[in-house]
Amino acid sequence: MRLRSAPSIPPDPRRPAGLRPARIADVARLAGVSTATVSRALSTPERVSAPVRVRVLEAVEQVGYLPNPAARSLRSQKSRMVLVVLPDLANAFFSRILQGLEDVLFEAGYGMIIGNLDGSPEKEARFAAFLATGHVDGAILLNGRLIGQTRDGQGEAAPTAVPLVALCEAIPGAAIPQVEVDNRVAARRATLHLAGQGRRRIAYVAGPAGNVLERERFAGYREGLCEAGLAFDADLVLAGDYSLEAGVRAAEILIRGPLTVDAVFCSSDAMAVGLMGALADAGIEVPRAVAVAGFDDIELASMVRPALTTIHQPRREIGRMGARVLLDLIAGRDVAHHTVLETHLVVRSSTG
Amino acid sequence: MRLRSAPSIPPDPRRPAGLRPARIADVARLAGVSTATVSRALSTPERVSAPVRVRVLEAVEQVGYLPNPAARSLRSQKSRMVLVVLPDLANAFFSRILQGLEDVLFEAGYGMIIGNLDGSPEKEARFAAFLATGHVDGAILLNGRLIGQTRDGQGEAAPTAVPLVALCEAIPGAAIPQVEVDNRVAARRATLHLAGQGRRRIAYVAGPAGNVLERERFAGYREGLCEAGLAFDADLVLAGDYSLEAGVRAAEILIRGPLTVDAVFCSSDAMAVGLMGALADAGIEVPRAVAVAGFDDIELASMVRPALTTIHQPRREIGRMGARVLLDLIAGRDVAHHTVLETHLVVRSSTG
DNA sequence: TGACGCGATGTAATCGATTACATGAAGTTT
DNA sequence: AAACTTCATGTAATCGATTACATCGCGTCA
Repeated sequence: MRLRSAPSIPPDPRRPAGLRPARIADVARLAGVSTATVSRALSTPERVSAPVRVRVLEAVEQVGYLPNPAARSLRSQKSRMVLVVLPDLANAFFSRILQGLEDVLFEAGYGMIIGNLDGSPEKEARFAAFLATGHVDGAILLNGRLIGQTRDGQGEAAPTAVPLVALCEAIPGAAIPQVEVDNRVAARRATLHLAGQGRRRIAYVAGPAGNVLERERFAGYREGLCEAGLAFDADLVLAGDYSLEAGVRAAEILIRGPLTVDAVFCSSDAMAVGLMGALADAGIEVPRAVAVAGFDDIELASMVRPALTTIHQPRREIGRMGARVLLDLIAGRDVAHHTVLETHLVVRSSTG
Repeated sequence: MRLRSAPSIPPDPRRPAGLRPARIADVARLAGVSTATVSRALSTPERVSAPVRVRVLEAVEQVGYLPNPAARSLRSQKSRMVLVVLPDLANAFFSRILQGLEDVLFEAGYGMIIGNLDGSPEKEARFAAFLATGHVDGAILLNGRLIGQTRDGQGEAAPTAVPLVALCEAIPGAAIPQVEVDNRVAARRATLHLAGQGRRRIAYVAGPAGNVLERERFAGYREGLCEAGLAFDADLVLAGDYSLEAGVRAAEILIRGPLTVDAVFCSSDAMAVGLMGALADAGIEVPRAVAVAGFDDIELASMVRPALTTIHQPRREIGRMGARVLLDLIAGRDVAHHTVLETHLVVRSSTG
């Protein structure tokens, strides 16, 4: 019989109500309960009685209450924000991954802050600070490196322990969960496909030297050659860095040089598209004279003519999975240290 | 002669220092000053004496102090965060704009939160709440609409007054600053270019009906025809929505139909690329049989073959300018209500 | 010399939520 | 019926910074 004294919360003398966002105290006053009860009614509804719950929710509705994220974050030491670190925002490869991340993060009530490294150490330092200050509850790394590791090279561990997850590219030596595809198997499959089309001199356009992805894809290329009974020829390996321009340069070498090839496996779609464009400009027909295959299946691959045969990476799913792993980590649940998603070969007209 | 009693700040009993991020009190204790002085030394260095300043900065360095953003934000009512609202994160058109925004926002110490609408009212509502709760200090709108306007259709003004800036697409009826290009002039120039190549039956693939950009670009197309002495023929206007698929559909109509055209002006590059791909598949040669021009100059435009003639929008610059306007607004400075950036025609091989 | 102003600094209120602890009522066990 | 739980709720501490206001010492001016 609620003889309980309703808490008397003094009205805010500062500004006329309505000209100022409602605070939790406004809701409490209107509902005739304490701020603690309002907080509980919103975050753990099962902990308050039904009549009080509806009174609170009505009051929330009436004054248009929205919790202040800074106050909530200060007290609870969680920000409901995730940082997504990527090397280059303009790179089309990342956009679908971002979409996948957003799908899951939004659903879970998390916001997404973009950390575009852009090759700048200042940016890296700032984003590292985001991790150290609790600005975000976790981070997704798409850059293949950790960020802002040690303070003074003393090998001292970072003072923060924000959960991190690496996508696409394993980070050597870092004990953080990874979500990626089996690059080696996929590259082998692409190479075998070219060989299966009767191609015998299959060139390879490489990624950046030393890169983890590059190592795997190159190994897959060699395995594919081997399995098809073709000899590996180091002359058929052309340097590259995954960029469109690298594909153009590779094409120039093929056009000029004494090399004869009947197929090119590019370790990224961007390079394949650059290469095909340069070949077309030189009057070399794809796939009649040279078959071309790529890796990634970015949107572009199906838009160019001839459309590009490539390895499909489930980028949106990589993003979704990465977000799920990160949320598990944040919630303290166990996670798989390594998640491998399936790729498949998409055959289009660039390989006849 | 500093006989001034150094404030005695009790040590934190909770956890051994070093296992916990440093707070402002740790710095104050080490430097032998009050927390107020530390705060001033960091935010308004000219307000503290030189010796104290260096002591504080040394202490900051020594304990690795980084201000807690939630606490700062709660007290100062600013978050140093900006929300960027866009309709579709995967759309390549936006990536360079994001880069431009990031360039300037980072420089000014602001972080960027991505609000991907994705056609979902829930997302829109959540992002609107970001504006209302002070989660962000301002927002960039790339979606051509305001978000989360009125609470109950009562016409009551939104309780928030966070600065907003619209990019690319003017928002009808909204009194917020705009940064865009002169779509009409650009479309006229593209149309005149096609006419100048001797093309007489120039089709137009439209954007979404009613869209502001579409109205301007269509008007520019008609002006261009008129100026070139060509009659406008409503049959040559094909429906579209800026998507690649719309370009494919337009191509199908041209291939099947009784229409004869010798040029197509697509009001977006994506449609132009879809159209060119479908024409190529049907054996229709571009530019010999049909010249094609687009609008936007997305990366794709120079990658396809034939490379696409198009209107270059300075997307990164649009982002930069938009961010500058928003920062001015946040700082309470006067801003231009309408900023128009220059476009130019990029002639490539799709128009011969 | 006294009043005043000013610069440097400390004290403590404040931002708005969450949550540990206290309290009182009702139910349950022995 | 005493003792103990449990549930619903209130009170007040707390998160970590910024900042209004107070204070102190010193120089300046009348």
